[in-house]
Amino acid sequence: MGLKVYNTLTRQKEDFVPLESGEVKMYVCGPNLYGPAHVGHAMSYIVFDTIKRYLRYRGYRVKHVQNFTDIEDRIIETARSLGTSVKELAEQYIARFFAEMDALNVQRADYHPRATEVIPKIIEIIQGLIAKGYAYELDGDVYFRVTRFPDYGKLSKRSLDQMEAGARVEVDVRKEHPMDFALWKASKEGEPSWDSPWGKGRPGWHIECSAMSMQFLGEQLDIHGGGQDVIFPHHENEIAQSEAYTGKVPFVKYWIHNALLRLREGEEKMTRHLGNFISVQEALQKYSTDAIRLFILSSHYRSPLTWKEENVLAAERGAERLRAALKDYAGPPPTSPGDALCEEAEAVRREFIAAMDDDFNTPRAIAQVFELARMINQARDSGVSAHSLAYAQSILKELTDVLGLTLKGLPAPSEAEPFIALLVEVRSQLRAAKQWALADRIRERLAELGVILEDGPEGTTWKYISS
RNA sequence: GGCGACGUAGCCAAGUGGUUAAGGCAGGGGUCUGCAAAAUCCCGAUCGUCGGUUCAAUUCCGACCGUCGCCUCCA
Repeated sequence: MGLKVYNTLTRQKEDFVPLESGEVKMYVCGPNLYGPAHVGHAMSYIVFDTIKRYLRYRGYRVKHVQNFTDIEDRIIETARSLGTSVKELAEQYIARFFAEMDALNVQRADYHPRATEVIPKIIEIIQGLIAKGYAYELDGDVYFRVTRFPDYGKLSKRSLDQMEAGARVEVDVRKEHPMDFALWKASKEGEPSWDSPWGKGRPGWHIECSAMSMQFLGEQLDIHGGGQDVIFPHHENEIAQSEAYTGKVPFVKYWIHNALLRLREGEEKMTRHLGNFISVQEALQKYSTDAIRLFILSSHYRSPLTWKEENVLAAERGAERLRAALKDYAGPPPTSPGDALCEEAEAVRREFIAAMDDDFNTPRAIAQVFELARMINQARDSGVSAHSLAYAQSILKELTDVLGLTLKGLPAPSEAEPFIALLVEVRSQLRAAKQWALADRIRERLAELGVILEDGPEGTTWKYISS
């Protein structure tokens, strides 16, 4: 039983066999830097982060590239309206993107190239396409000739005839075919531009991803990912350009696309230009990283998901339960205790792997994680050995790491800690003296400040929660 | 109009042609606790509607209803 992955290209789950044994080349479409990321973007990046973590957990060496689109119409417009430069705007959003992804515990890719870094590669590809008859120049623009690429439409499963029938785009009459797309755009006055054989201009959107993936990963990739909304035309066009240029098929062995997030039931997907989104920043202010990740991974990546406060809060409670199971965990023990709990925990691990092997079925994997948490708590209540408990906890930690959960509670403001400790100590003395009213008063008042006291047989412990 | 996906308990969400339809949250009851909290135990669904195939369907097929995605920038 090995890993199976659903491939958008074949619309089937396939055995995962990378081009080079043991090594995975993975490219995930990154953000367009005209604005801040929202939780829909976060969903995509969390999904692919989890896929990457799992591939590494299974022993693959993963080389991951994620681009930044730092030159594009909308960025130019936004920069102009803000009175800043395209470069400054991009820098600002790149810094913010990294900060937010770090906060979401999304591991950075091995390379984060920017479109503007690979202009020579882009020009080289376009020249190659023109030389082979796959592209043509038109007044300083260069277009891809879709009719020369018989496989055009193989990813999105549509033919050129169908597309013409439904096209609502204003057709540029100069183009040979309405579906021909821009590889290079002549720049207008005042726009950022690069010298090229066709005059001053800038790259079209689709070509940058082909260039960056080729430059950093080679001419063929194992995994290319993104949201389902970029299947057409973006990824379709990438296939056309790349395969036409290199002559190597397939450009990408496994295409993986996540379904989209929407803001409310019955509404369309979250999207920046409609304004119906929750920014990552906003989400991070209200919910923990673990809650956000657990919420997103609780649904399979190919099923659409609705952002609902009620359900994110439910994930917050779930995360809290997992944290409780990991309470007092001090690291993996050097040896396996080999008892019943240990066997059960290892069975959970096998089930977790089986779930993830089945096209990254995180909901099933999460169910296993909760099973293990319950076993641990149960064992602790019934007084199992510390050795055994630590072993089971080490497996819980191992599996939740794959999901990118931190399971760290919110730290209390450090300057408050000694005072909290003092209050807990005083309250313990009150309890010893059976001064219940006053002891309860302290507990209630601290709870209002976000400090939760829990009295146990070993004494009182406390934790800080976001209030 | 073309192509595609989905509809499972109060909310979210896995899954299977036939023994008990995962898991989380919420709710009810019990244990523990000075009281709580946490933890733990017990309790809930016949799977959108209507047909069909089958010894047997929630799971396959068809129709219908509803929702969503792509066909234009979009994670």
